[in-house]
Amino acid sequence: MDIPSGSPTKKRISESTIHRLSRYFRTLSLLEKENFETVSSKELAKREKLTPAQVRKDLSFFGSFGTRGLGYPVAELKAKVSRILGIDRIWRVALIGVGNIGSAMVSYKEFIKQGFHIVKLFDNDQRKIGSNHKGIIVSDIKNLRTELQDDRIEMVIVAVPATVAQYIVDVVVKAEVKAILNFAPINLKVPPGVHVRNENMAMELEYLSFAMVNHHSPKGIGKA
Amino acid sequence: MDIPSGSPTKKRISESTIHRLSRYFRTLSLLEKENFETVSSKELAKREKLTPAQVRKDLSFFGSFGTRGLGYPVAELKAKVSRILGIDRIWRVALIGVGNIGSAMVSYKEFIKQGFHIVKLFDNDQRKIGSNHKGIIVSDIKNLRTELQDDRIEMVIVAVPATVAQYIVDVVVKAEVKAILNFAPINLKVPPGVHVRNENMAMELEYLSFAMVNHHSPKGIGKA
DNA sequence: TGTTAATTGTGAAGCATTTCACATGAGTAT
DNA sequence: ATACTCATGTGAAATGCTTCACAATTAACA
Ligand SMILES: NC(=O)c1ccc[n+]([C@@H]2O[C@H](COP(=O)([O-])OP(=O)(O)OC[C@H]3O[C@@H](n4cnc5c(N)ncnc54)[C@H](O)[C@@H]3O)[C@@H](O)[C@H]2O)c1
Ligand SMILES: NC(=O)c1ccc[n+]([C@@H]2O[C@H](COP(=O)([O-])OP(=O)(O)OC[C@H]3O[C@@H](n4cnc5c(N)ncnc54)[C@H](O)[C@@H]3O)[C@@H](O)[C@H]2O)c1
Repeated sequence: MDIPSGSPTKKRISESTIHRLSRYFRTLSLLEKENFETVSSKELAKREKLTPAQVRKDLSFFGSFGTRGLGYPVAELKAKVSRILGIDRIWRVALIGVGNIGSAMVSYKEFIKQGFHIVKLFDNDQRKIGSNHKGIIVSDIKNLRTELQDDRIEMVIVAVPATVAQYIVDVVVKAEVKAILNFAPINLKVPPGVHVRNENMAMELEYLSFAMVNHHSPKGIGKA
Repeated sequence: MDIPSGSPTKKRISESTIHRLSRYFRTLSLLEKENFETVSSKELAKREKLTPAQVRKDLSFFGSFGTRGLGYPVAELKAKVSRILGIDRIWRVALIGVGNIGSAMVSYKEFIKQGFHIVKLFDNDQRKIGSNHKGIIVSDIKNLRTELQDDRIEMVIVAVPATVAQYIVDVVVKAEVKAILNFAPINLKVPPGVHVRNENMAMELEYLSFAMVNHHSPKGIGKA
């Protein structure tokens, strides 16, 4: 009935499962707004273009959240998923490189709703240092290490040119930050225990390009 | 020796393989700059943190590009990979929604180097329509369908608010565009044959969050 | 309170992807 | 020419992920 909380399920959870949990979370938020009390794996699957079995299996890695014959309680499941993802808390995030991408990220209000609080900005451009972006003063990159530590930053977003990204990340690692979202198109080297996710838009365009030249069309589309 | 071009290899190529091809391409460009003539699967694997077998298997789906005992000719392989990905040509791209993210994308010079030419911008904001972004005049969204067709646009980048993204995409689909890079955090509905890739930064932050709370650390990292 | 309808949770089966391991072939040196 | 080395290309094994199928369980209702 209860999951022994002392020894959390030590199965290896796949990257795909985690990504799907993110999607369930988004859909559950929507369902909540639409005043659904419960939702079945079937409905959830339909909205996410998955199979009901996939939904149930994903959730089952973390516990039994549903009621047979009824489905899952929306609000409760949403809370559980947010707990699993670790977004039931506030994360202190710093953004490094207040350029095109960096500015876009700071302006984005959805992150804060999900608990990602960008509380520091860094740049090396004298014209940017000291300026105010959405209420945050841009710090000098020179003080990166000390300020990351003093402000207990837990995650950083790296939006600097590729040429300096590794150098910046080395400092970030020294400041004991363990999570990095990287926009620079390079393979960052970090010690074990430091998590890196890459956001690579060129790669997605290339995927589209591949799909097009292979006209991967699931069923004939071409006109006669 | 030659691949029968009449019946292209009809194996299903996995998404991961395509993404790795993108990475090989980037690394091969680098190797070319470093004046490497040839590269072994071992070296390529080392740079990408993969196994040599993985590299060879990926490439083998498309042909035999290497020389036993020697490795792969860098320049030639790069050309082959770019051919496979379909980036040995120019893609005409339109960007819809010249806001924070949209502006960042237009300013990014690397896309053009890879053959992705952003040649049209659309917005519905009167202050933006008619303005000049990197040499491109922002068009009125009202003319989306006709201008996409008249300008023979092949891909679009959707960077509008989530609330209007589906509506915009419906028009894009009517204009016979078959590839969409979407930044709005929603599940777009498109007919078969239209390719959609989602760029979802919140999802990557959530992945980092999950990794942190599960301190997935491969080997003990914590201090004593 | 018993019967029916619905939907979960989960082993096992079915696929897909990755890794292994080695025969094969190309280049090199003698 | 012949032997030797090196690294590819690829079936086969191993691993991982998704789907199936059904027993178990609950809600609803007669
Ligand atoms: N703009 C895009 O659409 C896009 C797309 C894909 C990838 N990227 C990648 O994202 C990164 C940022 O791109 P961008 O377009 O925002 O570039 P940008 O030049 O607009 O911004 C980079 C910022 O980093 C700052 N910077 C440079 N060196 C620094 C240093 N040593 N320390 C601290 N700050 C420093 C610059 O002052 C600038 O503000 C790049 O690596 C780029 O390749 C950008
Ligand atoms: N900024 C970020 O860091 C970020 C991060 C993740 C996701 N996103 C997503 O990317 C999208 C764009 O975000 P943004 O921050 O650039 O928003 P933004 O508000 O800065 O830009 C949106 C642009 O779309 C235009 N627009 C609105 N309605 C339109 C319509 N009907 N037709 C044409 N244009 C229209 C607006 O005028 C504006 O220029 C959103 O869906 C957002 O959720 C943004």
